[in-house]
Amino acid sequence: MKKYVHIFNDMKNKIIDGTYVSNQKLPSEKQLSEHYQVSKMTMKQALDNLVDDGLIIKKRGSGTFVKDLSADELVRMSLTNQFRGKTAEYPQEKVTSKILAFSVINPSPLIQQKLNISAEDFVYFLHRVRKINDQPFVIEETHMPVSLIRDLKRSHVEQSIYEYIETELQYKIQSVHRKITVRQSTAAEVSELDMTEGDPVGIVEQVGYLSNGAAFEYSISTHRYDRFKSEMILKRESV
Amino acid sequence: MKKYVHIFNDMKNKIIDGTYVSNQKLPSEKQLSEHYQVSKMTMKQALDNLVDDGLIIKKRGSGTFVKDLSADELVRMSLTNQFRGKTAEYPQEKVTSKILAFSVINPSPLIQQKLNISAEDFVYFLHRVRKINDQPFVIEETHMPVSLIRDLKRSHVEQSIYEYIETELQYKIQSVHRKITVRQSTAAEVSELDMTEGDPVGIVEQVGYLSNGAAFEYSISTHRYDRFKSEMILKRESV
DNA sequence: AAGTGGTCTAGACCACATT
DNA sequence: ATGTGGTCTAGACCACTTC
Repeated sequence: MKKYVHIFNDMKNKIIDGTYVSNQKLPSEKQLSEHYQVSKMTMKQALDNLVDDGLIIKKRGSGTFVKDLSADELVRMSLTNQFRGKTAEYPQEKVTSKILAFSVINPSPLIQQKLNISAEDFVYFLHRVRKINDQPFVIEETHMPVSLIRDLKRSHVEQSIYEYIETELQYKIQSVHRKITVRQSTAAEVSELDMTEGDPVGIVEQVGYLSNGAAFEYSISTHRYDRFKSEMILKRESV
Repeated sequence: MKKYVHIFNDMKNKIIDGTYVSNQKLPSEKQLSEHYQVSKMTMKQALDNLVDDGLIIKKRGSGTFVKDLSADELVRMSLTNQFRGKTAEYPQEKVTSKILAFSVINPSPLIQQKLNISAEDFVYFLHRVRKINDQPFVIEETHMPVSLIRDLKRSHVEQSIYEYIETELQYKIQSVHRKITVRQSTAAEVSELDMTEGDPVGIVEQVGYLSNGAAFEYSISTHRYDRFKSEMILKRESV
C-alpha cells in the first residue's frame, strides 16, 4: 500500500469518526510526518489529497484545519465516490435497459467533432431507456467509436456499458467532461419515462475519455427530474 | 513566478495554439525537466496540473499524451475558469438585483446544520432576484453568518456579494460544495422570473467555505432553465 | 523570532509497458 | 533490457502568520 494513501485513509477516518472535529487545528506537517514516519513531501501529498476531497483546509503560516463540515456533509463524504455508471450507483437495485436503437453508422459532423474522428469512421449509435426496478429514469443517446469499443453486443448494452469497458475490455475510464442543462420534456420523453405532461427533465451532455486519452463516448442523457441529482466540489484555482 | 506555474502555462498555450496536437506523445518527464531546467518532481507537478485541467493524460510505462480534445472543447479550455459569482461570469453585461428580503434572523435547524452554527447565532437572510440586462434569471435564498460577513449592507447585496467578501473583507473563498437538481416552477417563480407557466427550473443548493475553513454561505438558487448551464470535469479517483 | 505550509532539488527505487 | 511515470527521501530555502 502506498504510504500517502494509507495516511489519507487513516486521517479521513479520524475526521469521520470524530477523532478530529470541525475546525480543529491538526498537528503540523512536520509533526505528522514524524508520527507517520514519512518525509515531509509524502505527508504533504496525503494532506493535499484531503484538501481535494474537501475535508481539510490549509493556511500557510498558520496551520492545517479540519473543515467546518456539517453532520450531513460528513455522512455524504464517508460514502462519496466520484462518477460511476448508473449500474454501479444502485448496486442493490435491478437496473435494466430497453433498447430503442442499436446500430453502427457513420458519424454526423457534430459527433465527428465531439469524438475527434472522421466521417469515414464508424460509430455505434445506442438509444436506450434505463430503468431501476422497472421504473424508467433516463433516456440515453450514446455514440462510441467502433475502433475503440470492439465487439459491443446487445447483451452488453442491456446491462452496463461501463462494466463491459472496464471489466471485459480492461480499459480504464480516465475522465468525463460534462455539461448539465434543464428543459421541458417532449411528448416522446413523457411517454418513455412514464411522466406527466409538462414535467421537466435534466439533460447531461458528456464526452468520456479513456486512460489512453481517446474520446470513447459522446452521450446525451435525459433524466426524469425526480430521479436526477448531481453533486460536486468546486475549488478556487489550484494552480 | 513559481516554476511549475510557468511550465503549466507554457505547455497549456502550446496545446491551445497547436504546437502540441491531439494524441501527440509529449517528451518524457526527464526530457522536459531538462528542457525547462527543473527537477523531475517540479516537472511532475506541472504535468499533474495539466492532467487536472483535463488537457493531457499520463500512461505509466508508456508516456504522456495530449488529450483527444475536440476543437470546441479546446476553445472552452482556453477561457475556462472554475466557479465565479454571477457578476464575474458576465463582465460586460449589467447585473442587478431585486431585493425581496434582507434581514438578520436566528437560523432554522436546517441552516444551523448546514453552516455548523447554533440557534443563538445570527445569520443574514437574503432573498433576491438577479437580473442580466434587466432580464431575471435566478432567484437566490442565501444565509450567511453575521459573525463572518460583518457590515453587509443593502448596497452590497444589490451588487455582488462575492465581490464584497473578496475585495472589501479580503477573505478568500476556498471551495463550494454544490448539488444540482431539477423541478417544475411554482407560480411565484413564474412571476418573479418572467417565465411561462409550466417552465422548469434548475436548482443549485450549495455550501460555500472560506479559506479559513468556515462555512460562510448556504444558498438555494432557482434558475430559469434557458439561462442555466453547469460544466465540470470529473476524474476517476486521484487517490 | 519562531513556526507554519509551499517550492524545489538530486537522487533512489518501484511498477508498468514496450521492445 | 530499456524507458516510462509513480513514490519516497532528506534537506534546503522561501513566503506567510503569529507572537
